[in-house]
Amino acid sequence: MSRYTASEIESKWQKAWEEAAIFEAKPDQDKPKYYVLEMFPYPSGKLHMGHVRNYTMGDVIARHKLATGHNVLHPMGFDAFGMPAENAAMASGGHPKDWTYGNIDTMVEQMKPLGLSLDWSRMFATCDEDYYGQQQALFLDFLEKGLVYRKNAVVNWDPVDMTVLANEQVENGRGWRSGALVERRELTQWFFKISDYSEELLSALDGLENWPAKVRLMQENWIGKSRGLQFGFKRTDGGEDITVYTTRPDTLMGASFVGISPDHPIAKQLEAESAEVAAFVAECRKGGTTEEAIETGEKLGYDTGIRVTHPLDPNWELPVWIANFILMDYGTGAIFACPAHDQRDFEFATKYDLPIIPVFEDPKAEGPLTEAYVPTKAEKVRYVKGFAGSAEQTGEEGVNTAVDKAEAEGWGEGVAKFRLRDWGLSRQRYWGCPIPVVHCDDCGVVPEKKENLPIALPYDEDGKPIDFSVPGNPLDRHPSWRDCKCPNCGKPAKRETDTMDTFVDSSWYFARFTAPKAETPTDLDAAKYWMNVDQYIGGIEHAILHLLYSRFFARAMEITGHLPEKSKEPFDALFTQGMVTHAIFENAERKDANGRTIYHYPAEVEERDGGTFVKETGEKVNVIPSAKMSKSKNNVVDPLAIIDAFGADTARWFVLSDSPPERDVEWTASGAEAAHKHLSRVYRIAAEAAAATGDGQGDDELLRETHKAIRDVSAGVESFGFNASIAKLYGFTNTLAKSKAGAKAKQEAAKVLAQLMSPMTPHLSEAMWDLLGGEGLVATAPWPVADESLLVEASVTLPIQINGKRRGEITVPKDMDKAEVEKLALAHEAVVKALDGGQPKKVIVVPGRIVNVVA
RNA sequence: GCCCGCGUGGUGGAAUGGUAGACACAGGAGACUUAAAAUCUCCAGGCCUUAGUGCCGUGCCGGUUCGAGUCCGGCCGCGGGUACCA
Repeated sequence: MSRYTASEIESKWQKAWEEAAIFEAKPDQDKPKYYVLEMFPYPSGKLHMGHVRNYTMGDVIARHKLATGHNVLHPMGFDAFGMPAENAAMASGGHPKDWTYGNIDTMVEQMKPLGLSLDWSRMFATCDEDYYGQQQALFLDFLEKGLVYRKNAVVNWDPVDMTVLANEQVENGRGWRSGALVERRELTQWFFKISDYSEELLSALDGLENWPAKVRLMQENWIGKSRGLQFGFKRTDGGEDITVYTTRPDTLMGASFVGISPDHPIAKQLEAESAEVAAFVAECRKGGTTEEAIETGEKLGYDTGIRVTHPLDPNWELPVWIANFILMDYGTGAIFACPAHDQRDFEFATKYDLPIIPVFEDPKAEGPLTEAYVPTKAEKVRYVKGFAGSAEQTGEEGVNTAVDKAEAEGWGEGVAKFRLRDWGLSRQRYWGCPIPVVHCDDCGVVPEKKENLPIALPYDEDGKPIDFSVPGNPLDRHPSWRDCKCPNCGKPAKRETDTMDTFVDSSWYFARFTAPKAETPTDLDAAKYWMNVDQYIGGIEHAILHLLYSRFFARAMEITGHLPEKSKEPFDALFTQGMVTHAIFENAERKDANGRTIYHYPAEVEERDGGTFVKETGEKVNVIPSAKMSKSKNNVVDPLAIIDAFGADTARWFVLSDSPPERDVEWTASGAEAAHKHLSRVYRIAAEAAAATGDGQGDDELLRETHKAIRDVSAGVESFGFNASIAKLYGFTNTLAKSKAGAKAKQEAAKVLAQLMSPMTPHLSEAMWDLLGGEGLVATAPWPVADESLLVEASVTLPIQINGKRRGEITVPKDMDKAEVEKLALAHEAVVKALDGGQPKKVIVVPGRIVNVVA
């Protein structure tokens, strides 16, 4: 009998699929279309287990849909712009383009053996001139519709390297290469007007029923709609009013001071006038630009000397402070602080000795405040300085009362604000899509003409490869690329040297897949046929930015005529898989030459003497469990080793089994071998069934078990319960192995087993199908349907509980009525004993489930 | 800091508010074999000098319920996001 040899089977059937071209997607009006998409990878050059898990899940869906009669689009590409390529060029020479395309070749080579049902003919990379040229065309169309504009924004600035840093390049407030303290600096940059769509992006979330609730909630919080009061504080020096926005106007009588952002116009004016203010503002601008850095950094304040009057009491003066934790981007960049009811204001007031005036009290509590009292808006509190007398109100009611009063008296108005800021897309980098505009001394900022697209990245500089060892953006110092003619007046002009955020690249690739070679960004007919993405699969780490930006882009593309109306929400269903995690191994004894932590690969370390050590040097290693697999942390497991040893089906089976798809999975090497053993066993069982002859017993029972397996495995596949499907397949395999049924019955059951396994282990299933005389390819054979009449059970076993604890069980006919079941239960030995002749207080009978006797 | 998620045996995990630990990994015992590998069968949450089907048990504390891993409140721990990583 032939043995299971994965390498032979897998190459044989991959070739068969390719020859039959069954995964090439062509529009077909006679079949329902199904577009399944996994988030495309960054071409790091190394396929890791997270990729394998992600693509295998998508492949299970795609293959199941193919078998259930759908016309499936299942494409793959690469999110190929971005900093790692430039970092690599800086670290070890070479060119980002060569590095990236080399990695893409490597990754395609690593992916092909997995046997994914991908339409490779549609593959592209976002760094293809063809792709980013179309992206430039989109940019120009957006510009024309007013969806793009320029304004100032802050970036992380490294004063030693004289370059902009990404947040990840800022470590503890210092530049990762230079070690210099990072500053916030303002540059003029391009922005997408995503904030115009705040309300729509928020309300449309309700329609995304097949998205995880947690992703919708995360986006809702991110968009951050709030209702509040906007009003002006009058300056005692006669200057222009300071407009503030507050979500808690009910605390206005507890106001202690007015705070403005260091980037507020008043602060900027003072900065120009006073060296002291300039020094303070400069201090505020030290540190990174991330929300986290600003929130967790030390709270700093500076009393400007400006005084304002309280809107409800002209004799009440409040000081105006510049505070480093106030963001210019949110609200009006100015607040009033009520330290009694805001923890941050409380700390600030305590530090700078400002008054703390309670507005309301906890109806249940007493004593002076030692920290801010911050009840939720739904909680009832007793107002002592509110707007509705001393009534007990919820915060919500208090806010409404305050807004009503302000509007009635005409000194303020209720407004809605959003946390969502416009999307800054400018990056001061080389390896990205050039922003297709020209700066002309006479005409200003001029869009490139579409016929001049693509504005391609220059590969050389004066005939030599671009030098990435010099700090700064190579495009900035590339005269022959930078110098151009104004598309408007024809005079000498200069190109924009900023490139686009890589999130732009990934915000429309799903649309490009529907017509990857079109000479416009999309082909509307193809988009109408294939869109929307029926099932999108990717990591939860993309829950906010990528998915929100794509939703915005789909709307912008609809407005500019590149997508149909129905594609405003481009992803009908979303599934967020968990991450594949793995322990990190940190060298505990030394750092690298730049003082940074050294991370070791799993293969480089060993466990001994109760510790973990580097094999070669014997250095001690700190083990940090369950961290996201990340290239920079060197905790990436190589799936190719498993494929080499056991074959792709084993790797696929293994990543789907055990862990539920939405949960993180900690990678451990053990288990892959066991998966392989199981697949070998399945192959052997199929081979035995194929060779079997004669009659047996229990054909009907095997048939019933087969149909149960069809029902349960199908349900698992349809609901992303792949681990549940696999558990059922184990069970069904055991049943088949032990069955005494006749040859014909066993062969039919084994064929069903091959079909049910085919989305997960497609090669093995083809081999089994072939062995058992199945017609054609199992990949295209119609998916089996469970016969309901075979699934009905005649009797059911009910547990009997006494006071909620299991004390026995009874087996009764499935349809026995409740009274009859109760009678039987009360006659049960354990119940009789427990009642000891008395009457039960209560008997609960849940048909088909349980009986609980309360004694 | 803020937002989101997760926490069940030695391990991965199962369980529409209804028998906690399905299915598997690692482990143990046995069968087959000259032997090994492979394969097959069985055992397996913890506790106890009472081995009962007894008590305890789903991160911790409390609540709702006839009944809570599941729902609610409060903690603790871990992970993700935090707008220039992708």
